[in-house]
Amino acid sequence: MTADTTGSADDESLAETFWGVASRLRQQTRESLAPWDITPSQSRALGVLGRHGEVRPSTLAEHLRIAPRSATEVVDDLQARGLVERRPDPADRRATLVALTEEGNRVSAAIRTARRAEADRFFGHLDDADRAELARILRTLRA
Amino acid sequence: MTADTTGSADDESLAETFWGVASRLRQQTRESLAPWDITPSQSRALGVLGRHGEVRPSTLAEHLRIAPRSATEVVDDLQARGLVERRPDPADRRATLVALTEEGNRVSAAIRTARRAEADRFFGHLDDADRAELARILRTLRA
DNA sequence: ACATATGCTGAGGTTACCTCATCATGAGGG
DNA sequence: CCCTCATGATGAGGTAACCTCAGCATATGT
Repeated sequence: MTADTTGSADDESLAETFWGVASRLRQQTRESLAPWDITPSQSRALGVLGRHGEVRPSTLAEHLRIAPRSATEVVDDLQARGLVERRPDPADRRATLVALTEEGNRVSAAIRTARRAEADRFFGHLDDADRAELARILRTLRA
Repeated sequence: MTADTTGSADDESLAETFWGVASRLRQQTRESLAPWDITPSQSRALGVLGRHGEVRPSTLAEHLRIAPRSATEVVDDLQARGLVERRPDPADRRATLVALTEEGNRVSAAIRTARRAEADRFFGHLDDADRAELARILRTLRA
C-alpha cells in the first residue's frame, strides 16, 4: 500500500524490489567488512590485488572501473593502513607497481573468506534451482 | 577469465552479477533523469511528495530512509530549483510542511512517466515468465 | 630531437550522506 | 504557572567515493 498501486506499474515495482535487495546486500557487505575497519572500495581494491598480483594504479583503476586518479587515492589509503606497498616499475620509470604486503595478503584472504560466507548466507535462502534461475536472468539483464 | 574463475565461488559470482545489473540500472536511471537536471536523490524526494502530498521534512526523511538533517538538504535543493515550497505547519509552529509547486508537480509527473518507460525498457528484455520469476526470487531475498 | 602520448599525483570540486549543537516550540507534571 | 523534557528544523562541520583539470616525468614514434 505504500507506492506501487499505480495500476500496471509492475516493472517499477520490480525495480523497487531490486533496489530493496541491493540495499540489504550492501548492508550485509558493510557488516561483514566491519572487523577489518576497511571500506567497501578498499576491499574491492584488495580483491583485485589478490587476484592479479602487483599492478599499476591505472590497471587497478580499470578493474575497479574508476578514474586513474581515484585509484591513486585508494592506494594511498591502503598504503596508510600498511596493506599495500608501492614500488617502481622496472619496465617504465614513470610507473608504479602496487602490491599487497604480507599483512595485506592475510587481510585480503580473510576478507575473501568472509565475503564468501556472507554470500552463502545471503543467497543460501534460495534453493539450487532458484539460484540458477536468478543467475541466468541477471546475466540476461546485464547483457 | 577476468575474475570469477576461482573454482567453487558460484555465490560470489552471483553477487558480482547482481552488482553488474545494479550498475547498469543505476546508469540508465541517471540517463533518464538527465533531461530535468535532477539528481537521483532529488527525484526520490519528488516521488515521495507526489505520492504523499505535503509532508514534514522529518516524515520525508523516514520515507527516504535518511537522517532528518539530510532531508532538510534535499528540500533546500528542490526549493532552490522551484520545485517545492515550504510553509508553516498550522498544527505545530516548530514544524514545516513541504509541498510540490505547480512546476514541481509537472516535473514529478514527467519523471514518473520517464521512469516507467525506462523500467519497461530495462526489464522488457525478459519475457513474462522470467519477470515473474525474478520478482518472486527477489522478494524472497528481501525478506 | 622533438612532438606527442602516457603514468601518476596535487589541487580542488561534487553528491549524498552523517553527527552534534542550537534554538524554538510543544506537552506533561507538580 | 513554571519547569523539565521531548521534538522539529537547521547551522556547522565531517566523511566516503568519486570526479576533472594541471603539471611533471618519462616514454615512443617519426
